[in-house]
Amino acid sequence: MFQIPCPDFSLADTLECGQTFRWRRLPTGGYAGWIEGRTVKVRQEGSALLVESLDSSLTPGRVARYFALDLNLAAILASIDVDAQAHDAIARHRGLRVLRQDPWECLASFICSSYNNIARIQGMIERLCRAYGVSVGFNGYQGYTFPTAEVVAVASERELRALGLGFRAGYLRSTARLIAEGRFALEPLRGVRYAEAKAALLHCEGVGDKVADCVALFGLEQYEAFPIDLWIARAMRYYFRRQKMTPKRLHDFAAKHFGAYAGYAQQYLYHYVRNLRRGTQDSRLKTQVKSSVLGLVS
DNA sequence: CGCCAGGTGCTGA
DNA sequence: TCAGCACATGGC
Repeated sequence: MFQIPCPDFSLADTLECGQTFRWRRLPTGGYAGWIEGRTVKVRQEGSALLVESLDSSLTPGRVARYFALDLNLAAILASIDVDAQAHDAIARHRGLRVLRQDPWECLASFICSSYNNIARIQGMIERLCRAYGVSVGFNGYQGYTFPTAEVVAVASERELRALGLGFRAGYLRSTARLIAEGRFALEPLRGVRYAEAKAALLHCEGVGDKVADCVALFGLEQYEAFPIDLWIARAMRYYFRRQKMTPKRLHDFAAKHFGAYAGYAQQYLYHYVRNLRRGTQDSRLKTQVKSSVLGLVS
């Protein structure tokens, strides 16, 4: 057990904003999950992060890196605090940080995310880990590591479908083989320009615009990436009340409007609009707030 | 019990 | 370039 300083940080917003699928909230208020393949429990006490792991190789430095605590969040948020909606999102979820996740786990997870809901994505990934990962026990918590691309690559599509992956089974298998056979490498994409990283990701089957941006942002430190899903498209109606906007035009706008950390803006907006429904008790007010933000009220 | 979900690939204009 | 469509599934 050790603790590290975490100024300007919200563990709950960071782990529950939909960027990661393998953390579970504990009755104690903390979370159990994984960092760089090590199982771990974390809990926030003010501006300190309490970390519990049996694996001594999980150093404070690795944990701080995973949670991106080295980045100057105040500066990032100042750069994207450029309109009223972004301002509200930041005010509501301040401390949310974009994690530095393992790019392969990120890629596989978001291939599974297409045309799907978060609850089921979590279940699918859990079954994938149970079937192909390595069992690890720790202090009353037991789980399975995320399987390597090499292991997933040798699974049959039928076996993957049996885990409930549906039509994504073929995509995942195809992409796993690409990596396992050395025809595609993720790690080098961390150091190249955003456009180049995205173009490379698009060669994977099951990876389109949205998934490529998620992997670039959550796994490759490409903070310009701006994943556009259904919820963000709704949020963007705030800027374009009635115009028809293609995803390409939304991307161009986001890049110009939010700048180098557009990905942070995306994540704050995504978390913000999704939580508007549970934000207030009064359902009438709730509907008003939601409609207003989504640009549905004339 | 219908509706919906962090979309993608394919086809045809 | 872009609209239209099929694709599997289970949580809510």
